[in-house]
Order: sequence, then structure tokens, then C-alpha cells
Amino acid sequence: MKNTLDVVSQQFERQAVRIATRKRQSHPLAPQPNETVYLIRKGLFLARIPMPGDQHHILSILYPGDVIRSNALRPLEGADILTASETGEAWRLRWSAVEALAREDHGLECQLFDSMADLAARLALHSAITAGLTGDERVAAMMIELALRTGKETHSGLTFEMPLSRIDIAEYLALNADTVSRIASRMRSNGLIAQSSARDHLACRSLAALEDACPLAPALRRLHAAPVQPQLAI
Amino acid sequence: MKNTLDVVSQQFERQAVRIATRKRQSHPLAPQPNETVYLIRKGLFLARIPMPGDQHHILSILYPGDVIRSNALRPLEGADILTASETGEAWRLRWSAVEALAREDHGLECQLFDSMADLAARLALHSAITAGLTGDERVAAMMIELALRTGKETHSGLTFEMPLSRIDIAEYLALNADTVSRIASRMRSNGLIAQSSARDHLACRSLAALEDACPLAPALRRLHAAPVQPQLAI
DNA sequence: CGTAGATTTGAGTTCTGTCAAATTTTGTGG
DNA sequence: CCACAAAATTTGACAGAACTCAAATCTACG
Repeated sequence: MKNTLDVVSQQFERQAVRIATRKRQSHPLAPQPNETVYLIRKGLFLARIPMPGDQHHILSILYPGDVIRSNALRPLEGADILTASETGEAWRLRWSAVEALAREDHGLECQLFDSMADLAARLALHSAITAGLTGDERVAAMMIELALRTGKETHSGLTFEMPLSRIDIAEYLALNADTVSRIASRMRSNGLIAQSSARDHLACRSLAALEDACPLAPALRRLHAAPVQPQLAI
Repeated sequence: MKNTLDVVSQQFERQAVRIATRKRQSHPLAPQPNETVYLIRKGLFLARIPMPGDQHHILSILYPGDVIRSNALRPLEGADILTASETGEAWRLRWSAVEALAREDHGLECQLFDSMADLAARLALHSAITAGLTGDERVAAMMIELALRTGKETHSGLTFEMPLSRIDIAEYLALNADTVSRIASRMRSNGLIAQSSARDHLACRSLAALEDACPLAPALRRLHAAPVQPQLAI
């Protein structure tokens, strides 16, 4: 996982429209023409697509530093990104402008290529998780992802953000919301997770125990474990 | 869907290692370092990852013109591409070489960006299909994809390639092989599909009827319907 | 023509989805 | 700070879709 935030932000600073968002605010990912790019600056976002019958499917959780180009979700009409955290910040750009910058700056070009490969890797892993694992394993996978991305050591163990509702989790993991609830209850009674003092947060006694509950934990670790914490460059 | 084959092939001609493959031949997608890129030239390939318990998950069917960079499947150890057709041809390159060429040739750079967005779009749609649709709808989705990509009008209807075994289909659609068999039998008795004279081919009376059986058919059409047939440039 | 491998199909099981009722949490105003 | 209403979550009972296992059938190929 490369941290694109530092490298990319400086180049984009002039071209970008800054957007401060509140929880549950949606921003469209319109396909071409007028293709847009979002750079996530702060907070967690969800990349969503509408599904038949008033449902959604959440393709990925987006973290600060992620760059998403609307063409990457092109065939899926109505795709958007949704703020999951209480507040977030994203920068909106035109793809044409991003591309022009990339042509001038080789470092930026590399970061964009890597960032797009990273999105593909994330989608691939997510596909493997929802396609090949049981409900319990999928929920464990999501907890591991959020623990690796946002976890902090506290007195009650590794505490991490859980800004998704039961319905969000269900749409992310291709499960039913009731089933998610059942699985979470089971994990609570097994001692795998515990309610944190802070709202929207969970705590886990031992990340290793969570990882034991998910066969794809090594892949999650390779993708989400950050060698360094992202630093806001501007 | 942009046709990258023409544009990309000419640039890559000197750098590429040409590989002629037979059915079921596997080529590794090794992660960095020594990152590789494959350009599909002829035949259908499957992008696979190993799953716990001797299974595989097929992430995508690859068609001529597709470019796949091993980093796009980075966290998933053991990923490979598998020849699905009787014979195929792929070109293997170093990512560093591809990137160097892209820096010199703006058209190539655009094609690479679009090709990577296309892969992401394919993974996203596939994720939506396996996550949100019933078994019957998933099988219909795969038939629509192959019909749009390889279909040809014949006296017995639209005939298309079906180079995947039951197990391949199951691994692509996140179903059990037995279930795939049951669904295919049902579609045959409903007249949706018929065995073609040629082996490894199926025929469908009406693509519209297939599309009625799959809620995500419009997205499949947007992604896979080719405005022009790919032309081999070299 | 016979064998090895793949596919089909049946019977029974399991996991997840559906629906509804009970409970908890959240937000608002006194 | 408390009370209340609205929303979200939990949980039980049941139904249904898909999985597992095994036997029968078909196909490819020597």
C-alpha cells in the first residue's frame, strides 16, 4: 500500500475543488464525458453502486490517500461515494486535468498507476472474500481491515473505527443485515470483539484471534497494513 | 470498452516475450519485485487466485487486448492467468519497460490508464454480480458476457464460445459446480440455451431472453459490447 | 471397445434470507 | 438532566437457496 496522499496532494492543490462532507453525504461518480476523480483527504468513504430492488452494493471502503476515477466504475450507473465517518474531506478533479499533470510529473504518474493497481487489488480481494468465505469469515475480514487501517492500542485492546451501520456492513459483505447482527452477537459472546467506549468504535482483544477466524487474513495484512501512518502534506 | 490491442501492440512489439499457450496452461502473476505485465493477444484467459482448501476463485475472464499488471492482484499470493481456449497467445513484459514506454508516448499512457480503469470496472461489475444476484442470474450474466464478447450469428441463433468447464464456471460465479450443472440444465429445458454443434460453444435463441434473466444485463452490455471487432495490428 | 475423467442428478443437510416482535439506541424538546 | 418518539438493532421462528455426498451417466481418447 503506497501512501499517495503526500505525493498527490501537492500536485493537485491548485486544480482541486475541496469538499467538506458530513456523514451519509453522497457524491456522484459520473461516467464519461466530464469524468471526475476524487482524492480522499480525511475520513472513511464507501464506494457504492445501486443494485436492483432499492439495494446497494458497497464495492470498497476508501481511505485517506485513495484516488478514484469515475471511469473505474463506468458500466455501473448511479455509482457514488458516500461519507461513512462523521465528517470527511475529499478533493474533486477532472480526469483531463489529472492526466495533464501526470504527463509533466513522472512521480505523479507512477503514483496514479500504483493507486489504480491498488484499487484493482482491493476489488479483487473483496471479490475473493465475498465469493469464497462464510458469513463469519467475511465479518472477521472486515474487522481486520478496519483494525489494520484505523486501529489504535488502548487499555481495552486494539480499538478501531466502525463507521458502518449493520446495513452498510451487509451491503459490503453480501450478507443480510439480520445475519450480520447475528454474527456480530456471536463474535461478542466469543470475546472476539467488544463494544468500545467511543461510539462508532469497536475493540478487539487480540488481532491474532481475529486473523485466525479469517482464511484470507494474510492477504488483508499485505494490502492494508500501513508501513507508515499517512501524513497530511498541506 | 477501448480496444487497446492495436495501440498497445505496436509499442510493445520489441520489448515483449511472445508466449504461445495451450489450454489450461498457467502463467504466474508474480508481485513486485520483478513485476510482470501480460498483454492478451489471442484466446480467452482466466485471472485466478488460489483460495483456502485447494480451490480457486476466478476474478475475471481476459480477452484479446486486455493488459494485466501483476501488482493489480498484489496481495493475493499465487495469482496466475490460465489459458481457457484451446490455444492462446500472450505477450509478457516488465512493468518498468511498459512504464518507460508510456512516458514517451502519450497515446500509450492514456491506453494504459483506460485499460486499468477497465479492469477495475470489470472487477466491480463481477463483484456486484456474485454478491447481489441469485445463482440463475449469475449464470445468465456469464452467458451474456461471453455472447457479447464472442457471439456470432449462425443458423441456430447466436453462437458463442464457452471454454470454461463446470468447475471454472463455479469458481467464476461463486457457486458450487453441481449447482452450475443444475442451473444449466434448467436453462436448456427452458430453451434459453442449446448445445452448439461445435464443442466448447453454446447457442442462444435470443440474447434478449437471456438479458431478461439477468438484472445487471444493461451494465454487462455497457462493459462488454464492442463497437468494433478487435483487429490484430501486427 | 474400454477406461479415466467429467458431468448430471437425487436425497438430505446447512447456512443464510425473510418476516415480525421485542429491545436498545439516538435525537429532540421540555 | 430527564422523558419521549423515532430509528436502528437484536433475536426467534420459519422458509428457501445452495452445498455436500454419492450414484449414475455421459464423453473423450487411447
